[in-house]
Amino acid sequence: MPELPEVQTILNELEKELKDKQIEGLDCYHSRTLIWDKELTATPFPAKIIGLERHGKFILIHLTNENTIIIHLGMTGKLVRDNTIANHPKHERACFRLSEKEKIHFIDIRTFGKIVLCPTKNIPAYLPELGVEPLSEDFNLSYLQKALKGRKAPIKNILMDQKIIAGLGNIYANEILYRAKINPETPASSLSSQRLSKLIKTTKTVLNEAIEKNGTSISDYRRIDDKKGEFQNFLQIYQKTSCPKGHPVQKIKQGGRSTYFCPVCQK
DNA sequence: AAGGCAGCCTGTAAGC
DNA sequence: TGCTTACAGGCTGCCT
Repeated sequence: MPELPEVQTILNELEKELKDKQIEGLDCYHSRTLIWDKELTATPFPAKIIGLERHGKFILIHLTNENTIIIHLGMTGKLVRDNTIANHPKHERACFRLSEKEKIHFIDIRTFGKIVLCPTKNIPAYLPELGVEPLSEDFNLSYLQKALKGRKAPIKNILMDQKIIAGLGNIYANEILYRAKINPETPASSLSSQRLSKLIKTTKTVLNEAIEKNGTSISDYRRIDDKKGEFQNFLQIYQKTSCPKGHPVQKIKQGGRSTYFCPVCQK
């Protein structure tokens, strides 16, 4: 499940892979995967890549002709370089053709992923309202206090709300709350400033560690060379039956998602 | 406004 | 053995 560290890993690798290369074309094999902006009357390809950025879990690839490719990997989407796997892999939904017959396949079992082609100026029409980037300096105590004011929802739900913090998903929300020793059911606005500061610090630590380990490969997430990340080996609570201190882990549902927590360590 | 939840989608695994 | 059911969750849209 690609969350911020996985998307950042892919972005870093795409940057290396696509630098100075030209995209010759995009083939699409699944009607709901590709969204083509109405103002885009002709194909934007061939085009060179002038820059990449990440907004939350969205990848933006800016092209020379003032067009942009927006990619969201959904649940099971991955971008994989051609020379590592078969020519038409199973569940291939689209394929970027590069110069010198190189390819980058977009493979997505559950088809929640999307690729948007649009003029750069139209990007906002395709991005939902996104909150602060958790690794930026803007993610600080005063921001979080303001954002949580009057919010009675459980802190776990708030961490996963992209309008408040952009990029966290279920796995990292679980890990962050365990390491910050906060019970996921705690009403968000009831947390003291000391605990919020701890939460912010822990969020940054966990995300940076996960990026360093190239993300978490629990099921489908893979790097651009189709290899796994390593952070799944460092998870302390997600899908565990006992916590690192040996206490039994509780599994509950919050917002339709699985929450794992330790009632002893997390108060 | 905030919050809860169904629905989308397919592979895997458990249950009968 | 083979069928049915539950589960995994990012996001949208609907309802209260």
